[in-house]
Amino acid sequence: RRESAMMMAESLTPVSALNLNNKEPPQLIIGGPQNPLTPGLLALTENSSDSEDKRMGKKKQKRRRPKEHGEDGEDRPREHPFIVTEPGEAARGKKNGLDYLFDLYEQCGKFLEQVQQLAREKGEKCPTKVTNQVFRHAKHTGAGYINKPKMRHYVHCYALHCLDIDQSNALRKVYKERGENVGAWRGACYYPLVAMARDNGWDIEGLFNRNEKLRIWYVPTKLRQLCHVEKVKFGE
Amino acid sequence: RRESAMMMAESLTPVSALNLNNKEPPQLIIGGPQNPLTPGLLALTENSSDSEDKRMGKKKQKRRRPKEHGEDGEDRPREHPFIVTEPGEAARGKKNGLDYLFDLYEQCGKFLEQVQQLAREKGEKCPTKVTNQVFRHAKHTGAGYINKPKMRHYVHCYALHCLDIDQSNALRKVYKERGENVGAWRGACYYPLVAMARDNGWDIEGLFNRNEKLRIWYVPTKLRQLCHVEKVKFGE
DNA sequence: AACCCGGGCGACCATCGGACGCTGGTGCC
DNA sequence: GGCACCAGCGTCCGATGGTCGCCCGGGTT
Repeated sequence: RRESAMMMAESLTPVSALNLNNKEPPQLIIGGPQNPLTPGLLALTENSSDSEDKRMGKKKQKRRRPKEHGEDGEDRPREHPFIVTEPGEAARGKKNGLDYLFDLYEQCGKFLEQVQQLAREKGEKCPTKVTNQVFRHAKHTGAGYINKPKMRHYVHCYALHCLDIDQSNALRKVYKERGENVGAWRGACYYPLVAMARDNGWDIEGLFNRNEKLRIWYVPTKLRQLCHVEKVKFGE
Repeated sequence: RRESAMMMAESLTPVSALNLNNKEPPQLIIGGPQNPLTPGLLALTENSSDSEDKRMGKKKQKRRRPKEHGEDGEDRPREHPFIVTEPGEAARGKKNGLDYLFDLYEQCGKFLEQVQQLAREKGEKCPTKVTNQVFRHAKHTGAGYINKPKMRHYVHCYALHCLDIDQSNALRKVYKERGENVGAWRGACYYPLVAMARDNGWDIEGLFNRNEKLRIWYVPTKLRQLCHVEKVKFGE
């Protein structure tokens, strides 16, 4: 029975590491923690910053120089943070909504097409994905509000939006009503995707590539890893 | 009329820059120089080492440290140079034949498959091309005679072998009989490929990707550039 | 034995994909 | 106004794709 893929997500074993800033109601969060986590998955946590220097050969990054203020050129004020909004809903206050977030991905697609066109004209290597070059092009073309870390951060959210708009919309609605922050919503987006991957023989790469809009985005490491642990846990 | 693609190659405007160590008989070399070269193409020459620091932002490489001899581990003697051989012909003397060269490409394909299998089992990113990782794997698995610069150097020769075995064989035969060195044969391999690209709407990338064996190899920069100048010169 | 041609491949480089964690905007009290 | 939260994104990093040119093997004289 396949009425709501969201339902299916519940049959997955979620990983609490995903539940950043662990708020309480574990039962009700879609795809939220219900089982004890797979130990190996702790290392999966992106941005965890928890235990001491995690993996061998991965030293901590250096402290950044504090941005000598007023140095020279016109430093853009940072974008307003995202909040969880329902489809069509405008964000209140100094916030951006999720429709805007997804539109950024569409814009990147347009920028990629421009870069591809230019590459073809000049007989250069033609990128099939959104690469550094595309982000650079976007910035130089005036879309200074687009940047790599941000876009990469929410790729899987956009993936859900592309692959199952109904489920994506429903998830937004639930998280908005519950007053969850963006981080929580973002974390929840993983589970429906893992369920979809399972229904596709655990081939997320293929899931991405088969979708017109998604094809141009790299599969996020964490999503691939999540699919892998689920697959190992339950066999194919 | 399409009897011998080699014939078609003659209608292309060849680039003398390709004709490394310019020997004489321009008329008879398949795809050899007949017209004055396109000026812009001089910059195309791979390994040209001619004029002063060519492009901005591309500084000359540093001099290599002279390999402190007898440092430690078992330095492999370098492979015997390739000579132009006909299909099935064994190389005489301390040389390797072209059948062996092409076999190296097949071996790399096998190594790629092993790397892909391992990646899939570990849930890691799965390469579709012969990457550094594949060369590393080959080396560690005992195929120390495989290395990146060599394989990349002859990719287009292997491409011709894959895409038109008859023409490839014929070219080998001609160059062997004429006593040409490997460099000359290698240079000549470009032209039939450019002709094929033309017949495919100048899409070499697609030409590579459509072929089972070739798909895993990056299109060499020089080949892409050659196709580009030809296309611009004669319009699509 | 001496020479020199030519090509194998070690090593270099710009740039890439990827990620961390500081900074400061923002809403709440 | 002050504070605490949290997420935007500047910046770093190991590894990649790509190539140059040094060094020396090898045939010739």
